[in-house]
Amino acid sequence: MKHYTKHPKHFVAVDCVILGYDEGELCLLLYPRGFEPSKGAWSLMGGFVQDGESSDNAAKRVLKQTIGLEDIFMQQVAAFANPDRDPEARVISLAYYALVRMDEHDKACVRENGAHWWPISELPEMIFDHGKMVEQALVKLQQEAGYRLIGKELLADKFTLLQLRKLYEAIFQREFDPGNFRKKILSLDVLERLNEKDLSESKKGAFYYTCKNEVTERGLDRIVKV
Amino acid sequence: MKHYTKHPKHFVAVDCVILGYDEGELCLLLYPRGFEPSKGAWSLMGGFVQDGESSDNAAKRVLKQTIGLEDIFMQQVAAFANPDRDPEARVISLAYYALVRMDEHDKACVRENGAHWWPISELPEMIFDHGKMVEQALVKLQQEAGYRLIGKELLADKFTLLQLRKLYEAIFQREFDPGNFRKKILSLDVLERLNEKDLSESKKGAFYYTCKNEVTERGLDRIVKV
DNA sequence: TCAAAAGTGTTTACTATACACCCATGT
DNA sequence: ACATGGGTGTATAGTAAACACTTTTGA
Repeated sequence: MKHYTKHPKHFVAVDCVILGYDEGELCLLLYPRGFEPSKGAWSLMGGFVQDGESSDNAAKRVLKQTIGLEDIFMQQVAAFANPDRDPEARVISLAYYALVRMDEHDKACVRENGAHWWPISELPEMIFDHGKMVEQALVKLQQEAGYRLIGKELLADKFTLLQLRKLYEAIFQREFDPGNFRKKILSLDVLERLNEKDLSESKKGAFYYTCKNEVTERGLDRIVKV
Repeated sequence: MKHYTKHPKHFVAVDCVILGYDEGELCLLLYPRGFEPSKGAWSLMGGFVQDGESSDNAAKRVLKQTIGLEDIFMQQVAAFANPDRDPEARVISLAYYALVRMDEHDKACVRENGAHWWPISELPEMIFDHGKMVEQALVKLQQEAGYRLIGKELLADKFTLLQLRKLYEAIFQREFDPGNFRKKILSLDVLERLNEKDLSESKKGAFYYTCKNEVTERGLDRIVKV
């Protein structure tokens, strides 16, 4: 310890960019900050890293507390460590993003915090550097979705190719040709077709698919060209 | 301050993956740790984030101290925050990678620390999780080099296309077809040909090129297919 | 019968890759 | 003369993108 003690210690927080998907649009969960500074302003869900707790676990804990879900897809975005990013005290924050199914989360839990789902296209002003965190999280999500099929993280267990395509269109903010998208996705051989159709979107009915529950295949092929 | 004080504070460090290029191979600068724990074991250059100092600046400071260079290309890799990653005390570390020209750095400065350049293909065991930091830094470097021309960061101000190709071969650990590589790079229109030839590598002599000093163009085109 | 999505097939354009080939020149 | 890297051109293959067309069925 003797070699470390001359150095200062800092508060270390995690801030979670919690993303869901609903009605063709990505949504972000924000809540009105409950204490000063910036009390009442829109903020990411966050919490402080405790002793003996990894930042990954701190992020999981925050997620559990705010939406009541565990075993969620989650990834580190970056560290934000400007000394004056929080006007009240120096807090170094590690940003994470999480993908949750909006229908599965604990709504009571969310309501309790006064939290609100915002469509990604019309986000409000956020406190501190939370806006930047969201920006960088969305870039990371695109990178992830470009190399690995993001499906079961944001959709239901079974989904149609239309639903998957709309999700990708929301993530990449552009349209994909229905035929080409179908061929590309199916060529990856990571989906399994069920003997069940969704009749809500078309008269003909579209087959449901599920993700093959093999190892979450990585780097199999590019999905979206950059 | 009243809302924060109930939370613990932590040591926050930066660890720098300092990469250079020499004789067709990427090299990593390591030094024998000067204090316990793990005194004498090979370690990345690191330092603690001070009060009022951003982590970016802490990383710059470490770089200045260890190789005597400023204004170096540098990027955050990730936060490493397992509570027991450092057996002596809890230290949350932010990993950065830096690209330096090996001929330009202050050799006295480096020697003073007992530091040593290791070719990337034969790295020694490192302390703690430094090996993982290096791994992730190399992935980040590949991503960066795949979208943006990495040249002046690791080579001299002027370089031949052979030198640039060898650099890319070192970064991606695979060979590139000389003709195709040349065409691809020149099509990016980010290099300027000088009226000067390097005669050391071939009888015919190869033109030197420099990076056009426009805005460091981003996302112009993929350089390396993934 | 029409609209709307499902699903399949075809055509075109582009680009990565492989590789042939001439050039210049020191040894 | 020949070996070596410099530099250019071309042929092939694979893939992204555009789009035509057929299927199904409720309204």
